[in-house]
Amino acid sequence: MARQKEFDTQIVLEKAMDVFWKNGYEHTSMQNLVDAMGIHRRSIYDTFGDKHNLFILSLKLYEELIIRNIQLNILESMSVHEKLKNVFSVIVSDNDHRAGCLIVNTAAELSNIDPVVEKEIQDFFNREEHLIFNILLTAQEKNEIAVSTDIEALSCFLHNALIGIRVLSKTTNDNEKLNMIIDQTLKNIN
Amino acid sequence: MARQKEFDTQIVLEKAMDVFWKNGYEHTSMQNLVDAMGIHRRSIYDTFGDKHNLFILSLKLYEELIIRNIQLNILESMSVHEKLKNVFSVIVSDNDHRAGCLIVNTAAELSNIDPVVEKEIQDFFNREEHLIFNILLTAQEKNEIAVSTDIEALSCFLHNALIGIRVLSKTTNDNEKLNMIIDQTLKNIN
DNA sequence: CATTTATTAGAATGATTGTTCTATTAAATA
DNA sequence: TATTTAATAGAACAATCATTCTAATAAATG
Repeated sequence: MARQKEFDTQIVLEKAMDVFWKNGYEHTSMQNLVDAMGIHRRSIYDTFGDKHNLFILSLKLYEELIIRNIQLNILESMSVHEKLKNVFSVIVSDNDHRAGCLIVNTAAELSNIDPVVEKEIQDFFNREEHLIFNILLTAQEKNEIAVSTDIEALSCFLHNALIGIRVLSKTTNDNEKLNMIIDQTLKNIN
Repeated sequence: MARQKEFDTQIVLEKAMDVFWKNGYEHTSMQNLVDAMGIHRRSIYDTFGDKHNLFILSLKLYEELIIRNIQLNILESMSVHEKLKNVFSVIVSDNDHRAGCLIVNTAAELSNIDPVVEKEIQDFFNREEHLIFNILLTAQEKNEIAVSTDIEALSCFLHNALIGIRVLSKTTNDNEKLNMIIDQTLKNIN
């Protein structure tokens, strides 16, 4: 039998994800990735394929982390307002490094020139919007929100604000301002 | 005396701007720029400096075009709602090529790794937000908006939505959806 | 020990990067 | 015509890019 894998694929991938997150796709070189991941160049190609594939895997990992993080912060017992507030908070929470959000960064950098990225982003945005829609639907069923409310329009609207916040979190660390925006946005829930 | 400049600096710069707009900074090569601008490599360096400087000039040109475009679409005779609707429309209007907005693209790609870009983006976002603020202020003076309304919070909120729309316009060409978001956003003006 | 495979070391690949070079041509004025 | 500068042609630069190569080493099981 053969030797076993020594490095943890997931951990090494997370390190690649961090580099792409901070620097973007084009501004990240394989040398940057070799340095950050701490394994040999050859091992990267053997395990993850080429740079583009490694990026897609990093993006998918980031997406799952975001979704999981959101779901962990939403409890059935919470009010709609509380739930949505937490959704926004998850996004704003790690605003120290000013790297914004890998997904939105990628949408802006590559979605019009890379078909694989484009589909990945579109799928994720749909998922995220549905997640918000379901929160609103549950609230409507609980009579927290009027039945007359157009919750589809509302979920598009909320999701758009969520994307805007992710851009602003790259250009400012004025969290007070971000929270002001979030509060004004959530006033639309009634 | 010497020979006069033969190419129009502004027109050539606009061509560079288009390339950066479509492809982003890092994904644009000097060769791409040479091809698109139609002048010699040497002439580019003599006239605009290096790639980074050419990019900053392109970004500034784009910013001025946006501001001018917005101001052209706002008349004193219009209602607040009409004015703001037009501000959003200017952004969504050229959504055919799916290149989004050069400013927001740049914010997402470079604002955390390029100090010159960072300042340029921050300044522009402030300008744009003030532009919205002034529209609200005028409306408040005309009693279109209640004096009690926090128009500073409102302008931050509106600007955030405007940024979100610019990202979404890269990932979808569903203009009906974008308009739905705009309508929901503008319901906050009252 | 022999075999198999994981991993590494580190060079080499060929293409492309941004930038600068020499040399040439072209238009303007004195 | 002589001079000055704009612009071009096209090569050359050194650096870096993503990727692949040969070898060597290390750990696992038969």
